[in-house]
Amino acid sequence: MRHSRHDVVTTALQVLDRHGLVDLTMRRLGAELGVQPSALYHHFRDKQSLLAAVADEILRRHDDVAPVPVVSTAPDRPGDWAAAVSAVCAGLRNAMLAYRDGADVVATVFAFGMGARTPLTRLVAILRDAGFSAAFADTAARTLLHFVFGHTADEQLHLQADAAGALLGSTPDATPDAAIPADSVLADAVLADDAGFAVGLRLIVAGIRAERAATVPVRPGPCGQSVSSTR
Amino acid sequence: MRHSRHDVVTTALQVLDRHGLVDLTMRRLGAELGVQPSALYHHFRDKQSLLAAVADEILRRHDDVAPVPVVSTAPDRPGDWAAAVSAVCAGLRNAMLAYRDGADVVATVFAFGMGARTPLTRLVAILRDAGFSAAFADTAARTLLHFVFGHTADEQLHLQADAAGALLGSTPDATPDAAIPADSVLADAVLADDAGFAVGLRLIVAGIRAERAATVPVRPGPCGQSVSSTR
DNA sequence: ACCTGAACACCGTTCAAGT
DNA sequence: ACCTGAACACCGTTCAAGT
Repeated sequence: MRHSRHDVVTTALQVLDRHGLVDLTMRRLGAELGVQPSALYHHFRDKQSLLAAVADEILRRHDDVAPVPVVSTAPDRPGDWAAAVSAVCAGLRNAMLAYRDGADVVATVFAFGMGARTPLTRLVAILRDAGFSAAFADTAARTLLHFVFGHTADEQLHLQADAAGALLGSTPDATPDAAIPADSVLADAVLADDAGFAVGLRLIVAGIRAERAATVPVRPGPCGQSVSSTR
Repeated sequence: MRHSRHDVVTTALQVLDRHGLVDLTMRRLGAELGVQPSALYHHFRDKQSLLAAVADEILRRHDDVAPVPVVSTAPDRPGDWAAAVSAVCAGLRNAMLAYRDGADVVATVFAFGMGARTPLTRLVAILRDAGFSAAFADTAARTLLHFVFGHTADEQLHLQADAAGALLGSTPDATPDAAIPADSVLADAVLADDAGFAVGLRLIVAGIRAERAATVPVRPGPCGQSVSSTR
């Protein structure tokens, strides 16, 4: 049977989600498609290009099912940039959490500049619309992305470790040296770290807000209340 | 000739710095030592353990030549936590920048929890001493590390890309599609992004400070001046 | 304690040739 | 347009055996 480029991406996504990034191999993917590994090079120049397409598909699928709310940062509502930024970051995290090793794939592709750039452009646009300088918007956006990528990759690493530990069960020698969570705690540990993500994200957003307060006073109320009026 | 464990790490560091992480291979390292690849497994359980030792050596060497200033965050000087945090982060970045792909190596080893943990423990200690809760100190420290790792890895990626581009010279077909920096700009582009790092770091530090202002008022002066009194 | 030699089970990629 | 078959140049790791 013959396959289209999109077939390959779909199957790659399945292999990724079921077996992880280390098992997403050209040979394995070919076998899954019933095709020689060399056939994949008809659709993609190399493995990196394949992974770029996979990363873009991960983001596209999430945007289909849960499109980023168009928190209009129109000039008449300048205060919503924080909500818009948070929405983009949370959406990116959710998109990556939806597939095993998703953060690894998306972050790598992004770092090499081969795709997965919509989150960056969205963040930069929001911050520029909010009145930040182009240079600052760029560093702030990248700072946010470093956090989202790093945090989510950490989460998925621990999810995977916990899952492996759960499979090993209570074999005494499998985990000899360190503090092993008791079975009761383990069920909770398998969950992603939503709280940690929320705290870290709000921390960076607060830092961006402080930058504005430090350089562009924007006519603050008495005692600059706008700084801590998040809730 | 026979080699010690430390010899192996030293040679690994040379290979890393001269040829990059992708060329730091057990077979290559063995060849460089005049030894069969299998001999390395006498010193290290697997490649990951070798890389962990390399990461620790990268941090240790930098601590030898430029030890982190003991910005005493003693209870009598509670305001210096920001300086101490910045010093640790800048030191970590400098340590990683000193070796090709250093950020990649250290960040990976850290993520897998196999070493390179002194920056984390130092940051957590500073923040706890400054009066932050244990939970917040932990997320704040990890947020800082995600930034430092992400930013520095980006820097080294671009340094490498620029170096490769410089080697290619002005061959017209080598870089067909995108905006190529002119030769005059290229000299600057080869430099690391000190400014971007400083901005991003101060942004996060400001966010941590804002958290303190929001939850623990610490008797601020009129209009909470302490918030913007960094300089 | 440190190393060899040989093997095992893999990789990504290229390329002429087929349909 | 899509794929095969075979090859090239590699990987990490294990293990009996040597000194």
